[in-house]
Amino acid sequence: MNFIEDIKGQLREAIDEALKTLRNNEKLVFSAIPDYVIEVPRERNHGDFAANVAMIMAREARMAPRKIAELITEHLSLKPSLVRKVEVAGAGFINFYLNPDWVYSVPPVILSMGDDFGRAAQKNGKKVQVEFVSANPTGDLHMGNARGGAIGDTLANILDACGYEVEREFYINDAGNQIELFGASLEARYLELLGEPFSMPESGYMGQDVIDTVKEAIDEFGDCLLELNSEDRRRKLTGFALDRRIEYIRKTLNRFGIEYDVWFAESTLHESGEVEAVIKELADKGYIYEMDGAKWFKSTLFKDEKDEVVIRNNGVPTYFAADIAYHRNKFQRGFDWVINVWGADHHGHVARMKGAMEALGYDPDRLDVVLMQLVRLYRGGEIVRMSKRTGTLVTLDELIDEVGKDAARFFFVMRSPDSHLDFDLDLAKKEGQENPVYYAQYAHARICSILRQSRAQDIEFPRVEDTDLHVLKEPEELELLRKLAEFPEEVRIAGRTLAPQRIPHYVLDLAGLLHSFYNHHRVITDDKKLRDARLILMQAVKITIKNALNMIGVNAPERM
RNA sequence: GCGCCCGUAGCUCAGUAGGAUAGAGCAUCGGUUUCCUAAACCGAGUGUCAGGGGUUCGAAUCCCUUCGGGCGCACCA
Repeated sequence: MNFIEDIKGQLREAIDEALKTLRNNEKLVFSAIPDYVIEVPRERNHGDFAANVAMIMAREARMAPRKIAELITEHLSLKPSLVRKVEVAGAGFINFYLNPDWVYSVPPVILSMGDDFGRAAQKNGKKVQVEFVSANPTGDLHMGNARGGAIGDTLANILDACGYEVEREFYINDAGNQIELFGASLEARYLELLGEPFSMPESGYMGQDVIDTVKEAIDEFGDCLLELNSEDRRRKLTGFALDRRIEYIRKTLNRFGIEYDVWFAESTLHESGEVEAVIKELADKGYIYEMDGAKWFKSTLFKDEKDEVVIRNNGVPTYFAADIAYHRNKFQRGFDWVINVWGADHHGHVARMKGAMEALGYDPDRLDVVLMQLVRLYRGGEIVRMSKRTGTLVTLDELIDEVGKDAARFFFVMRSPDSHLDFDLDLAKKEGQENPVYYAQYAHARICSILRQSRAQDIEFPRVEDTDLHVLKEPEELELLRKLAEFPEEVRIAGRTLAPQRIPHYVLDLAGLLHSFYNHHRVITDDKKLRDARLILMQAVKITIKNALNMIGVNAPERM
């Protein structure tokens, strides 16, 4: 149930009907009904909804916008139970003033939907895949991965609520140069720890984590890998280390509230021959040429800045080649929509990835890449430099230990992905009013407290159908009711625009209205009619806050 | 040099397919508790939406340009 969408639909239908009538009567000349907007005006005294259709039509109809608006208004047929008043205002807006009673239909719907409030009434039959984090298994999870995790998982929740069939996927980069280098580094450490002669590869993995992993490998294998040739030894060590790392990544992301449906290994694309096959297909279609012994994809045909190598002159395919095969594989699995969450440092990759899909015959608009800007950590007012070399890198595990999952997820999702994020560790830990996470959670805990209190006083929770909600007439109550009605529409917009930050913003708004209500009015009073109506209102707010918080992966505590 | 993203109140940021008088939180100052949790509420001030030009009935939003910040421009991923 989407109240706002429902009302907009009815208004649009009435306007479209009026326009058709006017055209038939030859009072208005136009070829097609334009793409106009029905929106909730910022100013309350501009009505509940406003349409800009008259201004948009003015040119073609060769008539003053206000005149058109008046003609439309005269020919509108709307149920008086829905619309109280229609006005022409400003430059030609049509303002709709709703019968205020409509808000009383909101709480019963919320109470009956419960956890499903905010979700689309039915599945839309479309499959969407969200791929996110996909961190290199050779290192720790850092703040970029953390933000990607929060954004990706929240987007998946939002799209699920919008009626999509959603799959979450992690792409494991377990092939290519970096894995070769990883294997060589592991081998060097293995030999070193066992007192054998070794040589560390140039720009190899020098971190303590590699040494720790090798120690575990020694516990597992002892020194018997010494008997193998180098290639087999590296393969053994790499396989062991990747298993460990992927398990670590899985566990950490679990702590962060994330569970994947699919873990997809890059190596399978090489083994299955898909990489080879997709390059051949591109070559057959004429999108591949050879230069300097390498094979190039003509990505400049698709608005890329330069062509891109897919097969090196040593015959080894590049990461890009594997990625083309990977994305083709996604579409072959039947996804209608494929979403990647990438760090902004990969933005140069977007055009050629979409180009490759287009070259293969897929509509590139079915691939969306959400680029997120970098995270800056602050502690004590100072930037925490993120450097592997100096060891000041903060891992996702440490972040969860320090500020908790709820605060971390809320902070990461609160900002638009394409905005730089300043993450204040001190603020995220504060149990005070400056911390927005607590503000929202506290609203939920407060309502739970009221409901507990009412039970303690043996007040029976009212039946919705026996309760007259029309006694809710205070401004704070009406504001709450209106805000509650917006939630499903907010989720829908967040999904359509891939804007997860809308949900934290919404829940903060709603929490603010709840706190304001709480400080002005009492729920538990001797006036049974009013008390019952307010109990139902509280229940509706509680459900909505919980659903919104859960959508971003944040708990809604019963007490604080 | 070329390309992408960003620039909105002292700070951190919203701003929904271009709409009406640009919003919120924090910080600052003042007030609220015999009452369901004061982790709350109420009140007060702040803007050349980086600058300039253009399109439009209308621009923070679209186009051009200048400045400032970030990131890309590998036979790395």
